[in-house]
Amino acid sequence: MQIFNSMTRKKEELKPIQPGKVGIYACGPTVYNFFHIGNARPFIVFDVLRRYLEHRGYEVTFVQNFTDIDDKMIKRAKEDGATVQDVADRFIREYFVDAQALGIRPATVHPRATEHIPQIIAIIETLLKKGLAYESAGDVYYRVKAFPEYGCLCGQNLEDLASGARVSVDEQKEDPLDFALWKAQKPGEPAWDSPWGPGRPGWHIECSAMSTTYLGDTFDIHCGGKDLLFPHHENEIAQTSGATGKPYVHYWMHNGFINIDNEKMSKSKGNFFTVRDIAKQYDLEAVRMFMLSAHYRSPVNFSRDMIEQAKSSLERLYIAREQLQFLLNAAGDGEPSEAEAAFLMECDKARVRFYEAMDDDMNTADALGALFELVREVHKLPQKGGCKKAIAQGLETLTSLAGVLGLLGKQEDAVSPEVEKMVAERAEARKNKDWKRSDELGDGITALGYFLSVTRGGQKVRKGV
RNA sequence: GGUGCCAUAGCCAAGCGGUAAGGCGAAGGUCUGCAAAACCUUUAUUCCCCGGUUCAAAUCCGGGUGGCACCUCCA
Repeated sequence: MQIFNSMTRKKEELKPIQPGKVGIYACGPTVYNFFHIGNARPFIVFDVLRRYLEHRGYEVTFVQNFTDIDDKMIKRAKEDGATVQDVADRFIREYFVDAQALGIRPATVHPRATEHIPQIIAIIETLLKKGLAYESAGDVYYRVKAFPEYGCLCGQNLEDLASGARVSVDEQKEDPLDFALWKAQKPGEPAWDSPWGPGRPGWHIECSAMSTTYLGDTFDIHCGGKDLLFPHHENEIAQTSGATGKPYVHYWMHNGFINIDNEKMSKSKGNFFTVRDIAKQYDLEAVRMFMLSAHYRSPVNFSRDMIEQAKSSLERLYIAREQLQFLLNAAGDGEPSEAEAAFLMECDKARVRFYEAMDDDMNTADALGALFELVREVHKLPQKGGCKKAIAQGLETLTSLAGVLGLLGKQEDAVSPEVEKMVAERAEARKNKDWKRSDELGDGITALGYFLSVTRGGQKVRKGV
């Protein structure tokens, strides 16, 4: 598999440190609120990365952290009159609610920053010992100038960074570019004991501590949003490599942003959507579909219209699956017909094309194209006298490939007995050419969120996406 | 000022040297009591503009134009 490495800015063949195993660290949310649609993108696309690698036989250790201590956490706790930990516990729970609805699997490990204070302190101590950090009035800062490779990820040298810096000058720091590893406690803030007095960790150091705790000093893939490239990931490299003297990460992956009406989403612009809000109007699987319809590195524009489009195309996938299930139920034993043999070839072609797309830096848009070409083949299948073996194989191809994208997650909906009854009554009415009654029942069924279809195999009902 | 990214049909979006995937929408058709749904067909002689390289360019190079992002503890 080729992966675009932000460090080298090239596609590179993925060569895991240990054959057959891949370690991935993904920057997770700061749990001070419900997460928003922009947060959702990395969660979804890197969930797909993990699913795909597992699908291809890798054993994946996927680590995604929760940042449960920082300024925003403290602010939120004050507003709510709760402790920082209460806020964290609450929004971690809420994270899993939205994540599940988006088809995002729980990570192998979900470490919390506050549960790794000893590891954080250990790294800072090493950095101090090596002269890569200094203490200043209870704070500890990273000495950026002492790490020659600083800027290797973002491709900027120190001078350029300094000239463009909008960092406020802080007399505590030796250099404006230096960043906090440890912050001395301020009144009313939560704090942990440390060799430098009570305080809390800086943001960047958390990820260094958590990633290396679970994945080792050097691991395969680190991912996150493009905006984290600098300074967050740059700082992680400085901290971790600085402390260990080893390379930190082999492949850096960064997803592009989500814009709202071609503008950056931000609270100040008021174009800010939480996933929870969107869930009130849309099935979140459609949101996932939307995210995967473009390449993960390009920016995408979010709008109601885009979700509607994604919803319709998702529907098409479900209909194909349903058609295969319908054919499977009617199929018998025996050997595949000529048409089915051709269909099986198309299944193989779709799978190959799907893999090629995914191997090319996770081109989900192209992979989706392969899936839809398979969908068309499904509908070419004869309606009668199918062969169980062939249909089942087609169904397996469709669901397993869609499953790599985390799509088609919903099981076939059991139609409620109430609706079953209405369908039966409607069939009876139609037999008697009682069109009025038939229409009434039809409208009733539709109103309950079902689609009725009368042409193939008699009456069929299905639940809308 | 520094560093990058992008421009493909009404909309979304692949393709990145060999003659334009796919989805949504729209139009026509099949089916149907009429619809809806479903299925089928059609829907870019052309890829922002101008030059260049090449037998061959949406794809490479140069120059424009128009968008966007990072350099702020925003994914």
